[in-house]
Amino acid sequence: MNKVSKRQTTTAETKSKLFDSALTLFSDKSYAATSIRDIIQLAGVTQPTLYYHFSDKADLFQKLVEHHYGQSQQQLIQLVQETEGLRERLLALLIRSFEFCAADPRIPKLMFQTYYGPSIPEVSDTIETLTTSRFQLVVDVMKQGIKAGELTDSNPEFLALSFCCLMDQPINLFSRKPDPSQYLTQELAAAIVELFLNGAASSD
Amino acid sequence: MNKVSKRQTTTAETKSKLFDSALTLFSDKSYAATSIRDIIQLAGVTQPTLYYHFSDKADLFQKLVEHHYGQSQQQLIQLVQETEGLRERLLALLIRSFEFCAADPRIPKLMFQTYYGPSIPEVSDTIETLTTSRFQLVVDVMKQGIKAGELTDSNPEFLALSFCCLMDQPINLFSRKPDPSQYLTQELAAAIVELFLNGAASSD
DNA sequence: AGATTCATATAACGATCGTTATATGAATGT
DNA sequence: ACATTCATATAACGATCGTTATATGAATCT
Repeated sequence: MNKVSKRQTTTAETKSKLFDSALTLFSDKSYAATSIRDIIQLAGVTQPTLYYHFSDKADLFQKLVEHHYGQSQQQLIQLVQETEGLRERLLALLIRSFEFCAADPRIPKLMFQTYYGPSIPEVSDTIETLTTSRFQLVVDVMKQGIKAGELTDSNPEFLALSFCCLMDQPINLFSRKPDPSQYLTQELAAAIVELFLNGAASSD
Repeated sequence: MNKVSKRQTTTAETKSKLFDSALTLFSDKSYAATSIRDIIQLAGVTQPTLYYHFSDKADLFQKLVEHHYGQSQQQLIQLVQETEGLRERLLALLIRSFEFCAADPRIPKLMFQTYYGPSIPEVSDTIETLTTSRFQLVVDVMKQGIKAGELTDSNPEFLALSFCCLMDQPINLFSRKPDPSQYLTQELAAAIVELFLNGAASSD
């Protein structure tokens, strides 16, 4: 005997289809360039159905963002807790982020569209919070690296910014290509960590 | 005796005001979220005036992009030619790029809005060409650095990508703040070059 | 079995979008 | 002085936007 009724099941599927269509379109065309009609057409429903599940376009967007960001954010925090050593942590962060992208490139694409695109007043607070939270995670990793003597005693915010650049830009670049996992390999992750820690200059 | 008539002068001013308004709005709200009416209102003209000078919205956008990108691109190429040594070249590229941003943050903002935003079919070729050209400039610098023994003999595309990340992201981040020149200092440029060349790890 | 609620659809609203047919007045050429 | 061209404005077009009043049929409850 199923706990959920037939109605609840199909309803959840409708909502899921709307989320999926919105993710596809928002990540490809941005929030502003995607219309409600684009979304409902791809989901195979009508406009009042969307407005039954979400109060308006901004609400759909916000719930979409919170859904996907919350998940990956929590996993990254846990990943750092489970890992020891600066190099290991940075590598783990990179590989896990690459895996996220390979699993569904639409999510980083949405993230970048949202972050670089025009601010959407209704959700800019949510975005700000999530962005800051992830950055702070990397800052904390750097602070611990400095304390452990694994890093030069410089500005941890600068180090975090630098590492985030080296992590995010390749994800952003390759998430736009047909098969991101082809580029976002463990080898690339290792090369980025190596560059971040030891630089590109010849050692002699 | 002026070469240009009174009519030509005011006409040029009108066109310039349209460019300026478009730059302000496109860089802030993106192409999709900016309406023709926003632009003409800020410029203080009417819609047919815009359509007299530009064939349509995409044409205005393309001419705006070509105008600003062409300028800065050419200057960067010249800068590399005038400079010798890898470290000096990288530092010069960074400082000049920071100066561009400080002079008018709307231009990098437009660049990032355009690059990360939804593709605009009418101008995506133009963007692609300009982006590739600048990346290739950095790749060439890296190749010469490898040949001169200043860099480890690794993938020049990887090195160029890494350096572009470290150059572009701070510009992008700080061009959104009230006073970019406050952050985009020569000290930051030097710190980025140092990190790129020698890494963040402690030297012992 | 009948009443009710829930999830979806039909069809339309007013607002705004990009665009343009037409008019007007100033600068220019003769 | 007058005709013409050039740069701008008035006003409107059809299309699309986000949103919603209303209807309908299926699932649930009594």
